[in-house]
Amino acid sequence: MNLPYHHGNLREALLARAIETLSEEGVEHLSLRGLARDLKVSHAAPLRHFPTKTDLLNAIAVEGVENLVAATDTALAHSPGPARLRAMMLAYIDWAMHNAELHRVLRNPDVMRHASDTLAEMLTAFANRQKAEISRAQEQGWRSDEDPAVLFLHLVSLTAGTAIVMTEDIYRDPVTTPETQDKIAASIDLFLGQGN
Amino acid sequence: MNLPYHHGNLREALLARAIETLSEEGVEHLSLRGLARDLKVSHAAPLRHFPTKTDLLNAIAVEGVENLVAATDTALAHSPGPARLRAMMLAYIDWAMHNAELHRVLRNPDVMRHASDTLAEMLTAFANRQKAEISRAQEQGWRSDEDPAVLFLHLVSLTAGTAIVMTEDIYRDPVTTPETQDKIAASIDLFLGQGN
DNA sequence: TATCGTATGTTGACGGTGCCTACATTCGCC
DNA sequence: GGCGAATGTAGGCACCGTCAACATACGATA
Repeated sequence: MNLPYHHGNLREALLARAIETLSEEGVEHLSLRGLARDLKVSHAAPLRHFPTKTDLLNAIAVEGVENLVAATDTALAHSPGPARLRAMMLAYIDWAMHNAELHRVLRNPDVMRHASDTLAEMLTAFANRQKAEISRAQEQGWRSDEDPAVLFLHLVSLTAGTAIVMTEDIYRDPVTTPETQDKIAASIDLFLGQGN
Repeated sequence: MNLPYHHGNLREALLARAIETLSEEGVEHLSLRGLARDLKVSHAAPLRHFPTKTDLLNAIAVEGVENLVAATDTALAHSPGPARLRAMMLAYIDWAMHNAELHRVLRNPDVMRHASDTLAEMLTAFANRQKAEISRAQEQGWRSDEDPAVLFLHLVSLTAGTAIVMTEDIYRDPVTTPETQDKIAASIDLFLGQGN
């Protein structure tokens, strides 16, 4: 049983294996040659699909955002009016905590420096969605006298910040208690539960 | 004019040049051999002072935290009672925006994975300081019925989150307006200006 | 069905990296 | 003044990303 000259769907296999490796060893130990080795393919084969390591990370980022958007979708689909903002924020945090390495790739400076148009568009679409939910909530009386731009900055900072605090070691509280999820929800409610 | 065999204070020179390079080109383009080249020293000389690249990043992180603590000190020194929390949070954000690459090094997973005791102690000391300020504010009536742990999580998430949102490209708002500083302060006040 | 351009994969090379070992020089202390 | 420890050098190893030259397979077109 010798391998065929052509892999068949090397691009997808690379992406899948890359995401796998990512969550096992982190982005620092991700290498094109290592992936090639894993997939029993020559060391330069990946370059046919991702001319540059940054291109691979970019494609991973696209999958990550798709994933995040999907999580947001289902969270919003099951949430009635007043709870939508909370559901959206908790969905982000939950996704980021379960996909910490993907979230890290999104924040990788090199990725955004050479971001594809697709990725950039997905990100602004996601931001617009958050803004839409904010204005919807404001129309229903929540913090209706507040500057929407300030609310947007606050919401993004708080969600991303909470996700990062929960996944990056520097912020890890030495006295971590078991009821972390409750604390997260309570923290979010400090923002959501008032000002209407 | 031939160079002396011994550099004299290579360790300090390495740290200084590393931090310089860091803010110019980012952590991805920082290399021990590159530093050695810059300082006209053999490629393996840096290893005498930092046996591993991670050790160098660790030392940089220590300098970064010292820097951050100093910024917090002066901010708190000039702030009367009620404004202390605000001053502390804005000092963090301001420092992080002016030292984005240092802030990134702090968040580097490898750095914390092999953090020196010194670094770990500095970080918990800093966290304890934030907690002390929170309880001081609570004693003076601010959100006095709230769980201190929740307030701490919220404060850290919001400050770190805002700093990251302002410095990482993924979060960069396509419709950025000039009055960013005002928005930051207003966002912080959404947390601080209520609940007492 | 034969052909030919293109997509995909292979091989080998180049310069870069972190890190190791063996050796050289200088410093500081007895 | 001498000697051990601290510091620097030289060379090499294995890995990395990337490039160029070459090989094979696929798919459309004649």
